Amino acid sequence: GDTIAMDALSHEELSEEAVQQEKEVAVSGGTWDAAVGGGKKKIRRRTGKKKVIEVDQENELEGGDDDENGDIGGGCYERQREHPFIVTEPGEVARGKKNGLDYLFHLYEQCREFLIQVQNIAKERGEKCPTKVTNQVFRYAKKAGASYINKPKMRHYVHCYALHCLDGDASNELRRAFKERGENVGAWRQACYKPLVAIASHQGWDVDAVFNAHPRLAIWYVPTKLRQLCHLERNNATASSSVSGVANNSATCLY
Amino acid sequence: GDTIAMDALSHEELSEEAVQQEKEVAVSGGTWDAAVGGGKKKIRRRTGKKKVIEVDQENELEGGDDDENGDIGGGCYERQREHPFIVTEPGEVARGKKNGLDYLFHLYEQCREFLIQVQNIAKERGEKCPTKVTNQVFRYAKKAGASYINKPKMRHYVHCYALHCLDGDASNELRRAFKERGENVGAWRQACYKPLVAIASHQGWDVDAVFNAHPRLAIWYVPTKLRQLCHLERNNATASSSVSGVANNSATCLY
DNA sequence: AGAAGGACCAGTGGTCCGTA
DNA sequence: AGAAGGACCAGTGGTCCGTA
Repeated sequence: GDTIAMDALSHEELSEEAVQQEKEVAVSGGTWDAAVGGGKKKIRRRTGKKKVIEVDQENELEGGDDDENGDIGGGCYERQREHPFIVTEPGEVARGKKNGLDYLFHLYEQCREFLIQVQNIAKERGEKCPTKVTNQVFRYAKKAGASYINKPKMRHYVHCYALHCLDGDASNELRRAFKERGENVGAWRQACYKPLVAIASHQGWDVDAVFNAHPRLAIWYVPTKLRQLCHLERNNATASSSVSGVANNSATCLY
Repeated sequence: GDTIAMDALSHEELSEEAVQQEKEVAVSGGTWDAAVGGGKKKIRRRTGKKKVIEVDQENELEGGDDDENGDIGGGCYERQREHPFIVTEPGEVARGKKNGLDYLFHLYEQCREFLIQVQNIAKERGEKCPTKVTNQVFRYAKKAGASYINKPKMRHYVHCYALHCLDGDASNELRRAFKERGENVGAWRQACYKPLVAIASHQGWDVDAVFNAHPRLAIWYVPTKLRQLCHLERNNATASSSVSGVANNSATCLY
């Protein structure tokens, strides 16, 4: 059997807010034999200001009978959204109702751990074994209590995580620069494309190869927009080098 | 641009019937620039006994506007099915309204060529590039005129092709034995599982690794049943070796 | 009966857009 | 305004079962 390392609590080091008021998920009795069904997990959930709820819940990590995902335990709280991200420097803890970028990147590491769990279960059972973070993995993460992980969010920032993996220094510099300039997360996110396209250009414009060469990145699908930017920039580079020596920046508008 | 090598005519060497009366597909002007749309292809189609039809058709290989796939050219013939396979020895041409196993395996090679075409187009356009024979490839094959290729058929016999790739000698012997015994295709197909499970057992029971190690096989999804048989046989082997030295054949019934 | 393949279906990758 | 994520949708892998 495998032990599920539920590290949702590591929020602590990454976001002040996260641990003060938000979805702190602890799983007691975290061992769980993949080959057997059943078992129990206990979810402690603190929402809103002070409410602390304890619920016993059937272990549903293996999928199957799933009832509505409304209030757990019959209480009545609005489902809280995650606090929005702000641009933070490396090591900086976000203050107020915000999450920092170290926390964002930590979510990608968590997904990787959930994928590894799903892979181990699949191997154990002789089933198809995913190589990427799929819907199945997001579903597993949710059932494991990591309700703060969801597909749209993770897909939205994949290329930011890619830069973090492939060129930590460049990623850190970009964060400092955008924080200093007081830019919002959206602007920082946009800015992450350009250095990635430059990296791809040095690898024959093959973004897939760039992703696959890095073990932590290989499990993520290449985002459509990054793929398109690399394609456009490649054509651009080919055209400008074959026509004249003058720089051709017509694709720059896309960033 | 790439040249589509349309080798549907190579039926000739593989099946007497196939070339006498059946879907002989010739593409004139087979060059086609992947980067551009449009263009024309000409399909010459001989169906039934003697009818020969010529039709001009918009090139639809790139997908897009697809009208109904009924009669081409407005004629009225029942859509002929492929002749059923019979167990043939290596090199043997099937007689009568039958297709032989060399022809079956040839279809897998054709699918590989269609996949390569699809991959080249995707790379050219900077789109996601399939590594396996996907729905997209089957659609492409159909539009290229290879209407005798379809997904259910190809998936049905994948493991037979796998044996052919991985152990040609064993595959050939099996064909000779089953032909001699007068067995039908279904029986031969069933018999192909066992030697494959034996091969997997020598590779740590990892069928996926076995498929991926062979370049022509790696493009095919591992069939569910083969995966299950390997899993069962692995558990079986583990159980019998850990309990006693006596052979445990309780999974044999699955073959 | 044995076999070929149209067509269906549950669950996927992808992301929009109603929400806060 | 900027951002998080429920929920939708087109096209997938998988194969059943009405057909010949």
